[in-house]
Amino acid sequence: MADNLRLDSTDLEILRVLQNDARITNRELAATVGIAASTCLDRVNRMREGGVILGYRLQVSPEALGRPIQAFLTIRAQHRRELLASLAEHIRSQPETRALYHLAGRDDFLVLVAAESVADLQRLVIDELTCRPEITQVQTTLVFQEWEGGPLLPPGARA
Amino acid sequence: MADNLRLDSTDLEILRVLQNDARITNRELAATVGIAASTCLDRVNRMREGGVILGYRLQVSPEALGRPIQAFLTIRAQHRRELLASLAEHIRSQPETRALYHLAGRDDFLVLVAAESVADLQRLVIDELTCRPEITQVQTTLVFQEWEGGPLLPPGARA
DNA sequence: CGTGAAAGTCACCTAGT
DNA sequence: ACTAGGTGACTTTCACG
Repeated sequence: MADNLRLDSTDLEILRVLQNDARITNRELAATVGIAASTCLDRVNRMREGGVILGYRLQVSPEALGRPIQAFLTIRAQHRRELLASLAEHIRSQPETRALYHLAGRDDFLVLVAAESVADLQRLVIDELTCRPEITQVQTTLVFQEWEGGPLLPPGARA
Repeated sequence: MADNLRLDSTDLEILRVLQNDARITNRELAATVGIAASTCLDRVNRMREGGVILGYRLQVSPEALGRPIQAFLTIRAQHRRELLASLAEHIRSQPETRALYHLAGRDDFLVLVAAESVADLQRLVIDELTCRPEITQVQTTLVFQEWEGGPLLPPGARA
């Protein structure tokens, strides 16, 4: 799945374009990077099978969906493996959860959540998290603003 | 752009399917949710124009791209607006940056970065961040594991 | 690795029920 | 909302440099 595929500059250009707009047609993509459509399709499929391209995701607006409050929750818990696994599963199953990270450091988990309201955030923290015995601390930090990074490319990528 | 569009259960089903695979054809999508293709296209376009659907993004593997080290950087800085804006721009322009968040709390920024190596991470922190005068503190936390949340849906969504 | 052609599919528009 | 027809663009395969 995660082969180390060799990527030339054309592959990188494809990745760059697709990360900006994944719904571009293969023809347009091929024209943009300067190769034939069939060749372009080959390259995309190879990167897909090679694990470089994981999938195509819809980007939705949390605000437009009625979840205007975003926050990071830092969670400290007991370090027994089976507790951590089931805790992670519980966090991921919450509808507010957008992403979950297991961290090295004082805090064990970092969760990005999108909540309907401050009250919903409070309920999430108190009723779903701090009530669990394996959790020793939860800290909530509101997100003022969120930016996505540019296209992710290999180190040393030029063109 | 961010109208409050009314979404019925069919719209939610569309969002759910598209968040799993945004490259599905409109015909397949329509068949999956049980409506006609033309209607389905209408609904998707309406959600796109209504700001619910922001775009279609390629999901790439940082490891497969040669960036196996992921970390969160928490940054404290001086709070003058123009300093924060230019600092945010500088952080976003780094090739390691995957996402940037402006926070309410002791820390001003949280950055998710994907680095080539620990040395690269060190260079990023020291040469690009702590050297800047407006930054007062940077804390680095390694990411052991990352999970994406399920599809993001409106509060109270059932089917 | 690249191309061009050909077949099948799809998006998209229009109009009618 | 669905159906149906029609056009042009698209994906995908294949034989071939």
